[in-house]
Amino acid sequence: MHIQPSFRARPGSGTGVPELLSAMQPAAVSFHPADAVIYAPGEAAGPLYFVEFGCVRLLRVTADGRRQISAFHMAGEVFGFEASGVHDSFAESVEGVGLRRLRPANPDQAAGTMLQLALRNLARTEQHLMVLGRRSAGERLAALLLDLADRQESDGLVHLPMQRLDIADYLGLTLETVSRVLRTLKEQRMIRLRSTSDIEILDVAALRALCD
Amino acid sequence: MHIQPSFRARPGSGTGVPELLSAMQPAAVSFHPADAVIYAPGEAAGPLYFVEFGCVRLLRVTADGRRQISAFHMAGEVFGFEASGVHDSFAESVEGVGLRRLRPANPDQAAGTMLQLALRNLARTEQHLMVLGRRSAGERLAALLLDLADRQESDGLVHLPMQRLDIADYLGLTLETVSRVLRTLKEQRMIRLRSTSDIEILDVAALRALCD
DNA sequence: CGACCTGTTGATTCTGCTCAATCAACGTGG
DNA sequence: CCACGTTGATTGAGCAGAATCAACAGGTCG
Repeated sequence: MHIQPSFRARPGSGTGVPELLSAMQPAAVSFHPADAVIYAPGEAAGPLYFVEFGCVRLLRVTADGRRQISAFHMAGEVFGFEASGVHDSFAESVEGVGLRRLRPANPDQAAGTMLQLALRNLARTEQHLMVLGRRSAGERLAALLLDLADRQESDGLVHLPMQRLDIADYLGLTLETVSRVLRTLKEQRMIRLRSTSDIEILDVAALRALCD
Repeated sequence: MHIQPSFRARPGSGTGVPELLSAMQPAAVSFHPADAVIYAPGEAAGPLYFVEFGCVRLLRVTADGRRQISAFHMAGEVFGFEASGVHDSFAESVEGVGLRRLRPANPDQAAGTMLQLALRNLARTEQHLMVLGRRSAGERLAALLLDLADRQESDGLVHLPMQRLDIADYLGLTLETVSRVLRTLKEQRMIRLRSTSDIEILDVAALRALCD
């Protein structure tokens, strides 16, 4: 894993990402091994982060230890937005991850692209609210698998970079339930488990029917 | 209810709202009676909306009719952000509501303030993810009551502009559960129900302990 | 090999949902 | 003024889905 000097166009990440970066003084790629803390609540916010490769999780923890992952960010995406000057969440690497800090030279000039990126994250988060508030366990897993399939341009093969506990904490479930639901989806011939972290989607229509 | 020519400073709405408005060509106040649709999914997005008075709900509905309210917006707040050019949610009035359309003359110039407002909504939504994903029914109600108490500057008296079904669809519960939990909080002497829509907070510390 | 970590599976419990009845507040019309 | 219908809120009984507690399997690494 080493520094990649150019920005790669990423599938499924929408438009406008490459061009925005030139205006935002991207720093060199920094590497973070798995489960490293990139920032923590209370730390000063400011620079954004562009994911060069790997996967990052954003999460909050309650006083009694319950975790909620608000988002995973994959290659080509940008995170680190905060309304106040201080981070509210943890950002941690899921697997080894390469990041570029973005430090806009002229904040006013970059505000337009930052707004676009922030709105994309807002839309994703609002969508996730529906999943957590109104979806059954099976529907939640289906939504995650389709979302990942969409963000990777895999034809029918989805890679899960995160492990079961992270999936559970993202979907508001327990890891046991995640495991059981995956088995159920498998028994219904909707998916096939190549390995614990590689899932083959056998029936996209059926999965899509589960989440609308 | 009639047009109010000046912008009122609102408690709990944070900073920067009044000054932003002058840069955004606010239109005259339009009035919407209760349960009116302000915009619907599929409609072209563009202008933002400033809430002059009243309360608005943002919501999505699944194919089989399950509702999830992603946010309530009260006087002094701004909503209507969309990543694409098209709305994903319904915006509806909860009670009679007065709105001003904001149509930035120069989008680049307004991007900075729009970014601030969007980030505020993003932070709120991420916070709500934790509530829906990891909180019990009692904790969810406590969080809502404290949030409303904070946004109104009521000392101990919270007004609920929305009815039980809306509360339930915001918190990912059923209206029966909302009713039952309110009774439990009442029996525990944490709140008192002046009427169905006016709640007196008797023990802030206890409520706060429920949500951290 | 054995310790450890992750994931799977099973048995049981419990929180919140579903279905349903009741109640209070309100408006309308006889 | 009162009978009636409507709407929102409350309460109860039974149920279901997911959590909890617990055991076990497979892989990896020392």
